[in-house]
Parts: sequence; structure tokens; C-alpha cells
Amino acid sequence: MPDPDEAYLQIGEVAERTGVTQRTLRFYEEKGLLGPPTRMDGGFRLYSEQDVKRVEHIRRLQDLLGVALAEIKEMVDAEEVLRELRAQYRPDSAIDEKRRQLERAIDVVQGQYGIVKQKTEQMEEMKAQLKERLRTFDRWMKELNELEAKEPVAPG
Amino acid sequence: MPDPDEAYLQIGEVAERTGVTQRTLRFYEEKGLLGPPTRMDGGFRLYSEQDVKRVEHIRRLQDLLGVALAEIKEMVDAEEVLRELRAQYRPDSAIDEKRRQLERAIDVVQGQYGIVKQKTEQMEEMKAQLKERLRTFDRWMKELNELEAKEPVAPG
DNA sequence: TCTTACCTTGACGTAGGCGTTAAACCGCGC
DNA sequence: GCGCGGTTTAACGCCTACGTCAAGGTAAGA
Repeated sequence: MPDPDEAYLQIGEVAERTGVTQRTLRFYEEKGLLGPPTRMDGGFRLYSEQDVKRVEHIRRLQDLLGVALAEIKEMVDAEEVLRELRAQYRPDSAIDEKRRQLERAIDVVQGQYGIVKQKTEQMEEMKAQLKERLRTFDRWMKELNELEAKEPVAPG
Repeated sequence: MPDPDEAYLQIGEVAERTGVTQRTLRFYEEKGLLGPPTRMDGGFRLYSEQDVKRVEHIRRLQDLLGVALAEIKEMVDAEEVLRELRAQYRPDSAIDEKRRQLERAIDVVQGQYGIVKQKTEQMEEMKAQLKERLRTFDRWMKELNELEAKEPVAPG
């Protein structure tokens, strides 16, 4: 039940805005990374702003974590659980069910957090090494310049 | 001209120590990520400790940055330039040449540093988002628990 | 010398992540 | 109602990063 107020976008516009190809959007749909979009009468796909954000999120995960789409699917699926959780806010009944979903969501996000945290730590380490290297090179460069100062250019 | 003192390793041992398959080692060689190793009379590849480190480095880059091998090749090639630079350190003659090499090395390492820096920043951002999310979940969970406290379980 | 484990090249296979093309259909201005 | 561009599904292609045989050569101990 999509919000009728929402401005819907055709695949071409979504492609342009997200920087992926139309083929990629259909491919993600095929692989379950994007839910089946609403269609207009003729069958054309209609995407929401939510869909656009989702695509952007997928690409960030792909770029940053460099993991397979299957893993990304798990991640975005987990987010869908949350959205449902929020949508289904009926204060009656099924509190236990909600709690279970919430616990599952927490597990997933904690897992993601762990991965990202470990990666950042390793990358910080690498960054420090590179920085150190740059300092070394600068030192060498200085030494070269001093050497040249003492020993004039083209001594012949 | 490899160091005769060095203990050489066959492909199997390198595979075991680095955790990649022999196929992968040959593949990296084929793609130029590893230089052609020395061989024993029968044709068996002989690797040095340097090679082992290089493989480990390649894998770190692959894991961390998640970039294609082609890009990784550029990075390790750049490091080779540095190694040559250090090896060719003849304090006489060709100061300008040295300076050019050094400048090139600095460029390369600055490029690597830029990549790593950008990625760490993006990952820090993602980490912050995940953390925020976890806080939200905890809040929700608390709310659920309070809700249950007021409204006793299974009211029938 | 024989065995056995390890190694060689070569060739084909595969999973993921799309690109590309084809042939038909839809929407819309005129 | 025509033209034209955006969209549809389906199918095949391609590149990466290896895996997996296959068929044989090598090293080294019994």
C-alpha cells in the first residue's frame, strides 16, 4: 500500500539519480535486493524515494565493504524488518513477536558494526604506516637538497 | 640476483603460510602481481620471504579496500619503485635523477594515502550511523519492556 | 629403482555483477 | 493516429578471480 502522495519515478530517472544503470536496477530486483516496485498501467516500474535511498545504500555497502550482493541483501533485508516493525506499530498483541524481531535486528546491526569497526581499525593502521612513509620521504628529500647545497650542480 | 643466504620456499609452503591456494599464487604471477619467482632445476618455483610478505600485503589490500586486482597491482608496483629507489642508493652522481624518483614515490604514496583516508572517513561515518541505530533499538526495546510492565502478559 | 608427494603447464568451468542486443510495447506531443 | 523515445522481458556475452581437472615431470626416501 504505497503512499499516493509520493512522487513516483520511472526507472530511467532512478538510474540517472543513483548513477547505476537500468539493467542494474532490474538485476537488483531480480536478486531480491529491491522489492518488486509498483507499476503503472502499461507495466512500467514506478520507484519511490525510499527505493532511491535503498539503492544508494546498497552501493555504499558495496563500495565500502566490498562484500557480495548476497551479504548486502541480508543487511538490507534486516533493515526492512525494522521498517515493518515501525509500520506495524499496533500497541496491542504480539509484543513478544516484536521483541524477537527487534532482537534479530540488533544482532544484525551489531554484526555490521563489528565488521565496520574492525575494518576502520585496520585502515587506520595502514593510514598511519603511509603517513610515516611520507615523513621518511620528506626527510630523504631534505637530505638530498642539503647534499646538493654542499656539492654544487654539475661539478665539471 | 637473489640472496643465496635466503631460505627459499616452494609454492605449497607459501600457500600454506599465506592462506591462499597455489592456483592463486600462479594467478597473481600471471597477472603481474608477483614477479616471476626463481626456479629450481626441475622448474619448481622458489619463493622468498619477501614474496610471502608481498602476498600478505596483497590480501590485506584486497580485504580492506575491496578494490580490483588491477588497482592493487598499481599499488604493489609502486612499492617496487620504492624498493628500487632504496637499492640504487649510490651516494655519488645523479642527484636530480634521485630527486625525480623520490618525487614520484611521494606522489604514489600520497595517492594511496588519499584513497585510504577517504575510505576511512566514509567508514567512520557508517560506523556512527550504525551506532546511532543501535541506540535507537535499545530505546525501542526499553519502551517495549515498559509497555509490557503496564499491560500484564496474556491478559485472559 | 620404485613409490609417493609435490610440482608443472594447459585448458576448461564457475559465480558474481552486470553490459548489450533484440523485438516488442507504452506514453505522449502533435 | 503517428512518430519517437522511454520501457519491457529474454537471452546471450563478458570480465574477474579464481576452482578444478588432466597429464605428466621432479625430488627424495626405502
